[in-house]
Amino acid sequence: MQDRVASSTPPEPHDSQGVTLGSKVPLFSPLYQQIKSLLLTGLEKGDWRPGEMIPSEMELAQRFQVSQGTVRKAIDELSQENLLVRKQGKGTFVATHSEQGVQYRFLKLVANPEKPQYIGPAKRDILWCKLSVPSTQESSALQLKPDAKVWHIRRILSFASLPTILEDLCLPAAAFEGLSAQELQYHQGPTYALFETKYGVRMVRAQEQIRATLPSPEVCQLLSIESNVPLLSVERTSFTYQDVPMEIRRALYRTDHHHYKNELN
Amino acid sequence: MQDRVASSTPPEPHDSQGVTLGSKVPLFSPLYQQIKSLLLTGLEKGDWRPGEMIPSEMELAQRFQVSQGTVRKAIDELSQENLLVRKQGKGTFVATHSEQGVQYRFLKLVANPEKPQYIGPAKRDILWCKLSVPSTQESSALQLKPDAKVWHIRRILSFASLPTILEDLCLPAAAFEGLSAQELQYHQGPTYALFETKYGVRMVRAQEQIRATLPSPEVCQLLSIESNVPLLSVERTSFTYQDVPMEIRRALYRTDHHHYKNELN
DNA sequence: CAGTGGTCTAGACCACTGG
DNA sequence: CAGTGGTCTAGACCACTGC
Repeated sequence: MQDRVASSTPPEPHDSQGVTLGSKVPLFSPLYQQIKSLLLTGLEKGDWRPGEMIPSEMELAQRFQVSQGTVRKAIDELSQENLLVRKQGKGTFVATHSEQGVQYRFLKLVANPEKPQYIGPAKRDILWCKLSVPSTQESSALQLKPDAKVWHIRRILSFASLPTILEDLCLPAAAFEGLSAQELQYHQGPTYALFETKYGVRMVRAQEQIRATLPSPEVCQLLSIESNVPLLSVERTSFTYQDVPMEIRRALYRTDHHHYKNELN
Repeated sequence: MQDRVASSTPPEPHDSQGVTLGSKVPLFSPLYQQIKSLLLTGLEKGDWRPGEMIPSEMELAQRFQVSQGTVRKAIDELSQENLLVRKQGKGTFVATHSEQGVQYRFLKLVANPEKPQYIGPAKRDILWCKLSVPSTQESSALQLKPDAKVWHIRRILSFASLPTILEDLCLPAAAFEGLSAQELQYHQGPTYALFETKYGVRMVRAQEQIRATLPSPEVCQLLSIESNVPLLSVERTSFTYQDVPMEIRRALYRTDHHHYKNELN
């Protein structure tokens, strides 16, 4: 079998006879990986929008001239990475931050079992939303060009009318042209869903660094807490396709009525 | 195809003609799921010990009278759940907490980037290790019989000679007969590896609840910190096979030189 | 009913490991 | 070299969805 796939960044075809002389990097990639990156490219280009159905396995198999099983394996991996969602009998759909089973996919804060106050209907309060010059740390974390600007957004999330999260977002201005406090305040659903629909930015994965801190006087006032209430500091970097960082989010969580829940495997 | 698998808890065979009258529970399970639970049973019974190689896919296929692909899919899931580890050209092995790529599979605390002090060689100090009566909370979390006892263990972990973690373990005494502070102090490798080799208890997954707290006077002394140093409170429940809880671990982490690192997908 | 994803098979060949 | 897991195929049939 040849390289049946007209890949834009063509990996070595399946039947590579690449010399194996101490080269550590594999000179070939399996067919299903090639299919996977074609699908990824399509997702990135927006061939199929979040929530839409992608072509059936059979059709993709014909289009790429491979067997259904090979397409299947590619889709398997993509759906395991939460980029696609399979629905038996219906089709395979582009994952989205809206209308997804969990309301907030990246928010691991849940109410303590004692008081089962549902975390769902969070109240948002946008404190500011302004264009500014990134700090050097922000600039490097977001891999910005020297003169690029960023949005700085501060907001408070309240659960059961209790101010619980103070969040500072930092977004590359180039990708979020025309953002406003209005929009951030009044849009429906998760903020990541707004990013998808309005700005075409889909956050695919994220990583968080968690520490314990005490609030500054300013934070005390904003969250209506005493200065001796310890808070969870959660610094998140979110990534789009190709592992491009597109958001920094520094948050402080109250953990007297909630906790950060994590599953380990 | 019939139920080819002499399953101990036999699910409906593949070609179930079960009436589909509003029953929500699926009356059949795929063949590969049956294979998977057979393998799980074998792992639980100790047919293959941690680190050992299980039979090859071909042999299992013959043994269970299914195709290699079906065995493969079962093994795929088990290795994705970190119960098995595939090694191309060598075989498939029972996962273990020793000699696994990561030294501490469940410990998400890593050194801050500023000071790249490697977290590897942790010093352990066992403060106590005693048999006692569980609290009602512990008893219910570990699903203990009314009169069952537990081990209570307290220890301090130091990284780069800095006391960083104060940990209280709670283990069901029945499963860890003959445990001692000596053993906990002087064994090689992760404590979870000791549990595997000496007591045949393999922790398969865990969940953690994380909060921010301030140290009690006692904790201040134990960790040599001031009372205004906020700590991460990490409450972990670890599970063996069949989702049986086998450990409660309440820990306090210093987060001035380290942080809890989490990946979100 | 047609169309989708989900399971299963049998067989071929490839890549990696170790003796 | 033989033995292992990894990839790929072509075809069959099943289960679920919605018209």
